[in-house]
Amino acid sequence: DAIANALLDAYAKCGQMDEAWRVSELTKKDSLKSSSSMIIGYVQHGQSLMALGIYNEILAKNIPVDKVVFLSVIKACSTLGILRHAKEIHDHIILSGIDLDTRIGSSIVDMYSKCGGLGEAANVLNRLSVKDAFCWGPMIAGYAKHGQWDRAMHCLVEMHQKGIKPNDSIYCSVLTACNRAGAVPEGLTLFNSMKGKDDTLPTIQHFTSIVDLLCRSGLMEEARQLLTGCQKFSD
RNA sequence: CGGGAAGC
Repeated sequence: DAIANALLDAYAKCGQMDEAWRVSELTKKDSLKSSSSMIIGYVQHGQSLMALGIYNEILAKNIPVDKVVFLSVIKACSTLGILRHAKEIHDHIILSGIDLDTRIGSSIVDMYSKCGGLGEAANVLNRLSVKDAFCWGPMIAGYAKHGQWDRAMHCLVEMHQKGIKPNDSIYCSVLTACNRAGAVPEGLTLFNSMKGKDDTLPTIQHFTSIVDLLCRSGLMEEARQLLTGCQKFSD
């Protein structure tokens, strides 16, 4: 039975959904495990509507949904980007009474963020009792995408206040936010604060971003100096 | 070994 589920999961991840279906006929017992595998499979291969279909089947059978199924459905909604669906799933999660740990919580923030519901995302984030960098990440990325770099920066400040260390990806998001806004001083300050505050070493991606920002603003010389200070990256 | 984020 464990083998059947592993096989189904493998087929789903390879996008062989017809084969996955065939295996699922054999594993009715672990329907939640096989369902979440199917949902993830559809999502990863651009068929999120099919994924929602599986979720609806579970609902129709009145089977209690567990965390992992919710997580996979959340992912489906994130890729669809339809706010109405996102709210619906969020309601289901609240009604189900499962506790919002950082994994489910960060996924809900991500879902709202990707559906353009930045206000909803912020609400969810605020109400999480435990937040890690994975919860702030999608919020910051959402602000970045919508040109609200000041809010993205504010999130960083809040993270520091709460003692949560931002990671590479988060700095990357905020830097690209500055990039879009042409916010040179803010971008530079941020870039320099990476080492000092969090002893996070800037990766090649951060260098690319800050150099891009400087060049777009016509500050070729500053960009050149940054690069010569870091010959390690030949790109 | 059914589960979470960014840029390019």
